[in-house]
Amino acid sequence: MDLVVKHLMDHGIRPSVQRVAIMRYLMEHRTHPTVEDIYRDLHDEMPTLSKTTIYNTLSLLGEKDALSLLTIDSKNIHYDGDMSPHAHFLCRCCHRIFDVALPLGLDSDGMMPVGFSIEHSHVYYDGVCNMCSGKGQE
Amino acid sequence: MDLVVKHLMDHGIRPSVQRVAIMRYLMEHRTHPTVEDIYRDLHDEMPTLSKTTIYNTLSLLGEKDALSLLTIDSKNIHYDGDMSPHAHFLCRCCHRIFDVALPLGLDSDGMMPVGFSIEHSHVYYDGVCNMCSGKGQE
DNA sequence: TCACAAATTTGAATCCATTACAAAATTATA
DNA sequence: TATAATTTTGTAATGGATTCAAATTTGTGA
Repeated sequence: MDLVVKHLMDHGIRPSVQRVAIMRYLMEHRTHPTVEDIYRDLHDEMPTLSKTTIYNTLSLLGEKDALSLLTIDSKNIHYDGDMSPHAHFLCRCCHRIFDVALPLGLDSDGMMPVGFSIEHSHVYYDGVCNMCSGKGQE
Repeated sequence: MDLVVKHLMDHGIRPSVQRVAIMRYLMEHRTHPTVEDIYRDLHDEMPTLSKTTIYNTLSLLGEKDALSLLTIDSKNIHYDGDMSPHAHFLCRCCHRIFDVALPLGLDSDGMMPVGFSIEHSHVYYDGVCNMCSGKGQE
């Protein structure tokens, strides 16, 4: 079975054409897109796709933990289809968001006060990326 | 000299009446307020204070690293006048934001790819707080 | 103290991401 | 095939954030 369809069904989501297209986009593009990005890029292959559907779908996928919301950028919500543990870096020059390794020792169960239960955790950095600093490879 | 005035001047910000009032509010209220919160609460003592001034001031304070922007909540930007290192926890029930200890081992300089420089880092959790879970003290 | 320049504040208008909503289309069920 | 349930769609509305120019306040020098 298609990996994207399986991913949706594993999270209790009925795999409509639109939902599969949006989830596939997220899984194949590791760019942490916004709603606008998704709409623009999917418009060619699905001219009738509406923004409301994208909002609805991303909201549903988020509730079911099939994707993760990145609030790293105060201007727009970004979405990430990769649920494996990793941190994010936002470049203040080019505004791209990069995946970076999680710092070690982040298992912080012991640090939380009694009665607090963590459902999701996010580690965000901002600064300047290797391309904007001119110090990166290439 | 007043601590708030000193804080502003230490960050190269001229301490106008409005700026001092807003910075003082942030330093005295550890509630991570939004623009709306600040406006509502300062309105009594400063009826002429405009929202634009609050936006301008928070933007200036942010640029000068005199406060920190919390993007933990996708609905609104929250502001924090406490620049000491700590993490944040957003309760999905009551939507309050709590200060929590930073996990150990978060010094992640070694983890970043060559050419990436970190200017700010944030650790965000969400889940259920002690009051909403009914398992807290009191 | 006064006049002028610079900085700051203000409110109205605007922008734009997100949400609400109800009709239309699609899919599931009997 | 008929009916119900689900999903999609476009339009309208919402509301946080920004723009902008006028008004006010503050700083500077004579």
